[in-house]
Amino acid sequence: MTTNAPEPRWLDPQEQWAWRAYLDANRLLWERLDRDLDERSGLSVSDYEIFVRLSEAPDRTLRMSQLAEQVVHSRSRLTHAVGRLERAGLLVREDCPDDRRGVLCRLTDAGFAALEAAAPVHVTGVREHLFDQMDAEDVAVLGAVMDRVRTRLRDL
Amino acid sequence: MTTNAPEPRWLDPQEQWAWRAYLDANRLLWERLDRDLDERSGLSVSDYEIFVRLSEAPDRTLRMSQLAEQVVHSRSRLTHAVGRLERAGLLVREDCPDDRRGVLCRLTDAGFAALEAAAPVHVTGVREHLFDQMDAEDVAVLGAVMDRVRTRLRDL
DNA sequence: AGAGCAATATTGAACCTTCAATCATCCCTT
DNA sequence: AAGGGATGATTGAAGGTTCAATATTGCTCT
Repeated sequence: MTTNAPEPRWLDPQEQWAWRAYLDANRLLWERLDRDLDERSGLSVSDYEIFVRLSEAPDRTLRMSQLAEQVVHSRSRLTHAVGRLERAGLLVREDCPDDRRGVLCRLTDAGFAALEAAAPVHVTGVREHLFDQMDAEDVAVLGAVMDRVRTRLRDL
Repeated sequence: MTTNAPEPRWLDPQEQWAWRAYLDANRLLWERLDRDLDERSGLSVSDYEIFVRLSEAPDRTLRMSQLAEQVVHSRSRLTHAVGRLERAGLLVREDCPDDRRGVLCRLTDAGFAALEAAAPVHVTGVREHLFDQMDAEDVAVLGAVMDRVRTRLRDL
C-alpha cells in the first residue's frame, strides 16, 4: 500500500516567483488605488466600479443581480454596499416593473457627479502604477491570461 | 483661461479590457482559492501565506515587522491575525532578545502540520485555476510585470 | 546623560464582508 | 391551478480589516 494523498505538481521556482510577485503586486496596487481614491474623492474603488457599471447602463439603471454579476460581488455584499450608497444619496433603488422580486438600481445625478470627479484620479493611478509598467505586448498577454482565467472560473 | 484639471490619459479599449479581466479574475481566483482551502483545511489563504513565510525562516521564527513586510500586511492586520492563530495554538509569540520592542513569532508543530495538510490543496488550486491557463512565456511576462509593479510601489 | 524623534507592536472602535437563514415571487410540471 | 423547486434580494450576526491613538523601546545628537 502506498500513500493515499497523491503529491500535487508543486510550483517550479519560476512559477513560485511569478505567483508571489502577483500576490504582492495585487495587494500593493489595490491598497494604493483605494487609498488614493478615497482620500481625493471619498469613494472606494469598489464603489467606483459600481458607479461605472451603472453609468454605462441604459438609463443608468441595472437590476441588482446584473450589477452583482458585473462587478463580481456576492448578492449580499452588493445589497450592503448599495444600501450605504443609497443612504449617501448617490443612487436609488426602485421596484422592478417586469419582475416583482427584482430591484432596480439607478445612479442619481449626485452619483454621476461623484463618478466624474473620481474618474481622473482613478484612471491616473491605474495608468501610473500598472500600465506605465507594461508595453503593448505585456498588456495583450495579461489581458489574454486574465480573460481565460476569468471565463473558466465563471462557468465552473 | 482653460480648465484647471488636466484630462488624464484615459485607458484605450485594449487597456480597459485587460484591466477589467484582471480585476474580475483576481476576485474570482481569490474567492475560489480561499473557499476551497478553508473548506478542506480550515485555513484562509492569508493564514496560509503567514505559515509559509514562517516555515521558510530559520527556526520557523520571524519578527512581526519582517513577517508583515513579507506577507504585505499592515502591522495592525498582522497583529490581529497572529492573535487569532496564537489562540488556535498554531504559532506562539516570544520576546525578542535583541530588541525589547520586538516580538518574535514562531510556528508551532501544530502550525507546521496544518501547513503541510493545506499545501497540496492550495498548490493544486493555484495550478489548476491559474498556471494551467498559461504557457511558459505567459508566466515569464506575468512575473516580470508584477515584479516591476511590486518593486515600484514598494519604494514609492 | 538626556532630549527628541523614529520604530515596533498593540488596542479598540468603526467599518466592511461573509455566511446562513429568510421571505417573496416566478417558473415548471403535472 | 397547485405544488415544488429555483431565483431575487435582504437581514443580522459573526468575523476580518482599517484607522487613529497609545505605549514602549531604541537611536542620534549635542
